[in-house]
Formats: sequence, structure tokens, C-alpha cells
Amino acid sequence: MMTETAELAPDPVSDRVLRSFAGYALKRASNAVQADLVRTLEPFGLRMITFTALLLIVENPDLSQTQLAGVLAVERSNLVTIVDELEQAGWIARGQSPRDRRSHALRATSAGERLCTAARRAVEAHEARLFSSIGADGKAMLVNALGLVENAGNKLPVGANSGAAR
Amino acid sequence: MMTETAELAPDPVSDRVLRSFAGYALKRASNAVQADLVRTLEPFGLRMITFTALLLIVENPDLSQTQLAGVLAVERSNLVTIVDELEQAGWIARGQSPRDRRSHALRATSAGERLCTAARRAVEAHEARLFSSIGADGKAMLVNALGLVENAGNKLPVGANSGAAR
DNA sequence: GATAATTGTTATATGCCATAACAATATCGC
DNA sequence: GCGATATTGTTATGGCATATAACAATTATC
Repeated sequence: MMTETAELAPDPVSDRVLRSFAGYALKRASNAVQADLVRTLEPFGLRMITFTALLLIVENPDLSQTQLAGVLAVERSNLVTIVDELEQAGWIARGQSPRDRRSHALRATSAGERLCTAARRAVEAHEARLFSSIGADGKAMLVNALGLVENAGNKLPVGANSGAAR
Repeated sequence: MMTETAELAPDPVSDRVLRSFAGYALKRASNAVQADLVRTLEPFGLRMITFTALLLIVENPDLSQTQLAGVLAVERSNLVTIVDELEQAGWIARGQSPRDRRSHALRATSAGERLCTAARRAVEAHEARLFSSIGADGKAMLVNALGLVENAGNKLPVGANSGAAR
């Protein structure tokens, strides 16, 4: 939980009280991993959201914008500029859906597929670099534990209406 | 890594390709924990950032805004409205620093200390609820592993200049 | 004493995210 | 078959978080 603290300041105040919360450790680790991921993707001209979108389009040719928005957990209106960015860079194309003239069929271009392959390798190297410190067994346990914690977080107390976490 | 996916859509596309990344699990768990924390703090009229600020002020009476901004990892300019919010609610007060007329000495009021105690208990219950699924040993291992991953994420490759993760 | 740095504040810009509204199109119910 | 309803993608807009710049008052340094 909580906001993350920086590392240096005159007369720094301890974040020891925050470190008693596992949620704080979770947030700090998540932020560090994301910051490293941002640095990893920057040379490819990709942001996290555009890399994820490209990867999903490569893996699911002809998916619609509504489907992509769903799996990315973003509003359809906010997906438009994400898809625009990938299209304008020449990495994907909006095709006509054969069954529904309202829909686009999103496909990666050859350039997009090549970029995706290269970026995915870089992301896998970023993951290997960050998670090698805890070993393969440690990583498997971490991912398993995170899944349990996520499920617990998404289970609401009695009386609360369910909603997607963000 | 990556953006999180929602749970329901017509013809949903699988996020299986994303689940191969541990960073994705990390982000999903972090988002679920944060969403639950937001729900936990809402009845107290606190946001995550204001709860953390209040907790730090309670634990460190007379700290300055610059110190608080440092430990919260926010810009001094953006701390102003956070402190305003706590002050206007009557939970903290900006006092004169005895040694430096530029500085404020931030202190919690009695009401602020009581609110902090109650909110902290609720946050501890939120943590217990979310992390009980992995047990005390599992939680300790998780926090340890997260620390290692965070450290690896903050270690930059040779040639990169160091910067605070966010 | 002059200069530089610090503290807190204000102003501003940008990006992200949410909501509303709409045209074109598809589906549903009668 | 037709009217009502829903869906898809887009545009517009507002709020929030975050970053940067500039400034006055004050402190620290040389």
C-alpha cells in the first residue's frame, strides 16, 4: 500500500512505519519494475500500454477495438489514441471487419511484428534481470502468492458490489 | 509489467500472453491491493496519499514539508494541496519552525491522531484480509522477494544514470 | 556584505482516466 | 418488415496526478 518514498533528501524522514505494510513493499516493487520496463521499451519507441496493445494484436489477429479495450482494461474512448499511435507508426492497420461494418479488424504489419518480437525479447531480458535475484523457484512462488493476494483483493466484503480493480 | 485486464467482455480476448510476465502479476496484485485500500480508507475521508502523509506526521512530529515530500516521493509544489487538505479537515496544523522561518513544523491534532489510529487499524485489517491467504510465512517470503526485485529494478545497467523509481 | 541555496507557494502544462454524446450499424422483439 | 434497443468507434470534455518554472522570504555560504 501507500505511496513510495524517494531515496535522498537532507534530514530524511524514515519510511520505517510504511515498511510494516506489505502493500507498501508491493507498490515499491511494482514501481521499480515498471520504471525499468519504461526504460526497456523507450528505445523501441513504445510505451507500456502500446507494447501491450501491439503484443495482443500480434497474438490475436483481427481482434476488435472493443475486445482490445477489454483485455487492456481501458475505456473504448481512450483506446482510440493508443491505436492511432500504433497505426501512425506503421506497426498495425485498422482493417474492415468482414461481419460488422462498425468494427475494425486490427492486424499487425510486418514491421509491427518484427518490432514486437524485438521488444518482447527485451522485456523478457528485463524480467530475467529483475527476477533472477530470487531464482526460478522464488519467482514461481512469488507469482503464485501474488495471484492469491490479487484474488483476495478482488473478493469484496459482504454487501459491497463487485467491480474491476484498477 | 503491463496494463491490467478487466474480467468481462463479449468475446473476450485472453490475456494468457501477458500472464507469462511476472511483472504483469505484480501489477495486477498491486492494483487489487490498492483498490481494496482505497475502499478501506474512503469511510475515513482519507485517500491513500493523505493517509500516508498523516501517518508520517503522527510518527514524526514537527517534520517539514520538504521532509514529508521527500519520504512521500512527491514534488514540494504538489505537497501543498495534500497538506492543505489535512489542515482544512482539522487533522494537522502547520506550526512555525523554531529554527527556520521558511519552514513549517507539521503536527497532527488530537483529532488527527485519533483518525490516524482508527484508519491504521483498518489498513492493518485490510492487510490481514488480503495476505492471510498466503500465511505468515508466505507473507514474509513475499515481502523479502519483493525487496530483492525492487532492488534489482533500481540497479541500472552500466552507463545509466541513477534516478528514483516511481 | 554579496551571492547562492532553500522553503513553500502559485501558475501552468501534460498525460491519464472517466463520462457523455453522437452517427453508423447491428440485433431484437413484435 | 419495422420500430426500438444495443453496439462500435469517435469526439468532446472535465478532473486528477505529476512535472516544471518562477517567485518572495529566509537561511546558508563564501
